[in-house]
Amino acid sequence: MENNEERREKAINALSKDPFRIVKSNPIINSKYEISAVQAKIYLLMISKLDVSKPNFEPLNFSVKDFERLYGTDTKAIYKLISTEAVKLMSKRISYEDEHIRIDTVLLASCIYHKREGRVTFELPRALQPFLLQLKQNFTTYNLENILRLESVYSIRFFEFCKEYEGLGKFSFLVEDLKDTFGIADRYKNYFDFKKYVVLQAEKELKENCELFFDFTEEKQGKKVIKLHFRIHKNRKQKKDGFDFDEAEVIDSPVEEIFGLVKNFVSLETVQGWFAKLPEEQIRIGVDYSLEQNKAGKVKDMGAYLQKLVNETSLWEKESKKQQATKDRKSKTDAHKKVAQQELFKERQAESDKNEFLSDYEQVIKVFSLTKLNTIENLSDEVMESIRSEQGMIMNSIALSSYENNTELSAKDEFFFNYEKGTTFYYVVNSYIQQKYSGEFKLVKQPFELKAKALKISLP
DNA sequence: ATTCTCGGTGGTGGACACTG
DNA sequence: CAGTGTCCACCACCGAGAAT
Repeated sequence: MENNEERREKAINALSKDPFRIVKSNPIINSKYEISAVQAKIYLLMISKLDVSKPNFEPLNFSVKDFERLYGTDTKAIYKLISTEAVKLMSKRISYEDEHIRIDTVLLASCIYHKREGRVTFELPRALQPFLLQLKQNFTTYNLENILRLESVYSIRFFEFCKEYEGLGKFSFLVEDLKDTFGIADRYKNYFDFKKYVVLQAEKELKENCELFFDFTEEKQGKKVIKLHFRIHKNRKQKKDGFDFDEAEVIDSPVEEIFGLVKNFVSLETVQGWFAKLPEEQIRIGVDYSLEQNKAGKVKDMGAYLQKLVNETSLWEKESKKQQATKDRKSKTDAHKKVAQQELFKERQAESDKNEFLSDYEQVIKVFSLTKLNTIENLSDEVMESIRSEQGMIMNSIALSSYENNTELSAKDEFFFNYEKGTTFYYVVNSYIQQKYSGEFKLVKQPFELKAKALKISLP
């Protein structure tokens, strides 16, 4: 007979491990900590590898390659990056307080570096366990992909807020509280700086990269901005499925976009004319420059000025030469990053497919078991008796020991109450049903076996 | 008078090139 | 290949003027 422990393990894994998914309790999202974007990404990669079904943290093993793929730089740099950033993470304090509890801990408990193996083992502090494992309520999940291309750590945190309050569609913060939560209470004494580098920056990055983004309004007390009200929006640019980085994601056509900027000065036909004969980049540079000059009050006839500047090749050449060197360097690393991320996601996608398949299979098993259970006359007596009679089976005794007698329920309801808890009892009962109706179960299992073979996994 | 806005500036750290 | 220098972008801050 198949090993029950193994079977339980696999089933739980199938249900709980989505390789892209970050699961965080809301208190940890709202708690105070200050961290850099690189550190946040390393940390979130760690969290995405957690098996959230386990009651305790287990050491998290990473190959340096995991990070290499993520960052797209060479191995040497990654070694240095991980060791320095992990050390910093170990000194980063995180604190949370509500009416019941106050917790102070660090983000990372230990980092063991296996020399010449290209392997790192991380351990998270125990105090964080209740916030990251076996979460039943008050938690937020999101896809790692959303935050990978965010440059600012505040963007990552804003995205988490958007996810947390997605259901409400909005959220608010006192400016001081927000700064406090980000661990920057003593910085940005100038409100506009905070707005510029924290809020507006995050607004921009989320809009460009995430499935959710926000806009916000300011609430003033006198002249002072004291509170910010955020509204959450679903992004039209959101990716459909998977992680196709190459797919073009254009909201407006370039013609519409440029026309939107200059519609007060020239006609749509004029803009279309530009696009027919000039490179897009030249048009953009000319328009940007003209708008700047106009804003500075240096232009008398904006229509004529636009025509002149957009058609001005030298302006474009000058500007593009200036930008080229920077662009080249940036695109080189960006391309490298992109390829690396694609690889990582492909790999994780395969892993996700497997888990989805196992999860489907688990669902079918449950339906099969429930259908059969409902046909058994004296359910409780028959099944419980059989579980009890299997002397020496560890799983059976665990199942029985966790069985809760509830005097308010009928025997049958009590049975289903314990079954639905999804603990060991659930797996033992399923196993009983599968044996009792082994002929039928074989037929149910058959179609899955083929696909399991293709995915190179064995069915529980 | 207070607070916001915005251009300007210095510090910092990463990427890259150069050198021994 | 490690160490050093240079460049550049970004961040945080500052101060003058605008707005209220």
